[in-house]
Amino acid sequence: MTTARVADTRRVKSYGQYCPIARTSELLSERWTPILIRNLLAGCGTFSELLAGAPGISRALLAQRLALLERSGIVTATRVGRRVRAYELTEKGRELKAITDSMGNWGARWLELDADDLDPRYVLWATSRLVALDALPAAGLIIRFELAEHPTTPVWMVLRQPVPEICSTYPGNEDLVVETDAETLARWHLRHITYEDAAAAGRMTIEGIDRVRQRFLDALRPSPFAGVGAGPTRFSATSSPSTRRS
Amino acid sequence: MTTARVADTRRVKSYGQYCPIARTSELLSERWTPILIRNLLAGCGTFSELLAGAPGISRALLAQRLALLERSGIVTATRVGRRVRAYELTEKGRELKAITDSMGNWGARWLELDADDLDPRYVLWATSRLVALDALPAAGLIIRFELAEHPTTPVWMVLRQPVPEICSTYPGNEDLVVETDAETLARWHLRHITYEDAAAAGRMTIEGIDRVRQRFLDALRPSPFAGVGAGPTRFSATSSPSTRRS
DNA sequence: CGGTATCCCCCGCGATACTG
DNA sequence: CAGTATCGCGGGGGATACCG
Repeated sequence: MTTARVADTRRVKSYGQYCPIARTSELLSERWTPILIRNLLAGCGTFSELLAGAPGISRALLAQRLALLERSGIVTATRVGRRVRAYELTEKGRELKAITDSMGNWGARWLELDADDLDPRYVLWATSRLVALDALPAAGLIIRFELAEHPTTPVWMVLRQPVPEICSTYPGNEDLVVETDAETLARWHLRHITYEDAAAAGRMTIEGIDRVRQRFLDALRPSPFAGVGAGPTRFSATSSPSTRRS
Repeated sequence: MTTARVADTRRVKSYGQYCPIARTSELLSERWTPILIRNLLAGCGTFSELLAGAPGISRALLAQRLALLERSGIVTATRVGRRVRAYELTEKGRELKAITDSMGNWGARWLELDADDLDPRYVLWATSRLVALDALPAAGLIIRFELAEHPTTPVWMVLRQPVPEICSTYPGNEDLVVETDAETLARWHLRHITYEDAAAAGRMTIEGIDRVRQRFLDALRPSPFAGVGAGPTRFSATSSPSTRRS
């Protein structure tokens, strides 16, 4: 009774195999779960952060997955005062890092980068997450991104403690303007290319005060799996975003 | 044209994320794929072997998965003469072992053994796969298994080169008769319990010539993930199979 | 902000039958 | 044996609206 728990005690269809690989894969095979684990390991702690780091997931499904992870003892949800929650991995959850690490290394070594994998929303989010905020000016940094994928709709990245954010409305004075495309950003993170090569190829420009730009470039760390595979230095697309002028 | 490839160029719904963890998880999230990878790593080489090692998968789906793995460069299918195929992992496929290993270790360390995970078909198959065939008498061994789950239908295990097999029809002279249940076998493989403890608890009996039984016990290796977690030595079920007499 | 509640579509996959 | 072909359903999950 008492607002009967309708659904949600559902478990993914079991393989019926006691093998630890089989049982673990049941957990990690659920859609979005590996993404959420990765983001929790990367320090995401609130519902909103997890939502932003998994573009395309619905609120309903995110809540459902978090409930499952909590029931599984992988995550703890702490109610701070009233309503505000923070999610944190348990030891059981943190030890999943060995799995995501091996998956990342294998993927970086063996998988090609497909056009389907370049959702600009995620690329921008990942970019913001790769910035060492404490290596920036104390006031933070506001950067306008203009991606070739969306020529008409710029996006702003607000790099400020405690958590960077992406927004589509002008948030205030811009320190830098970056013009590029999703593939270039991704390959930059993965260290398939350097900023200099991308700039020389006309695939990325960063406008702003030289010192500020340098500060940003210095603060942007590579992806944890950068340099694992010998990624191609050639681009797959043919058009250059630099042919477009804003 | 030419018997148009109807379906099958389907790719699992992408996350749209260039992150290597995300891309790898797309591959390994497909149902049965981790199971097949595990069995290929364990030396399964033919369609039939893979079918037997994944009880519940349909022929159609197995063929589809193998085609996908072949297209992905994880497996090579060699046509020997006409029609007979053998599957083998490529280097790309073999390197997936780091992932399945970490999954197995985590699962053994952190997951409870659920009743849903004790499909007798898989437990028996796994048992046969854990036997070092070259540690047996040259003629091999035939063992009848009587599991508490199926009191009326015995199953025979034919332990013989090149590949052990499970069959439900009398295959010839039995060397041993094992009476137990699926959970006991699973926990035995995982080294949650010893044979002696299981026997003392009345959960497992092996009838036959002493020397032959000892030969079998010596040839049965533990699961690769045995002893990782401190699994419980207590059983979950309450009834003992030894109360039943054949 | 941090979730629920509902609806409904789609397709993954299990079942079954057929083939060379 | 080693697959193909076809059908039908179940439910996972995306979309949308609502709530405290």
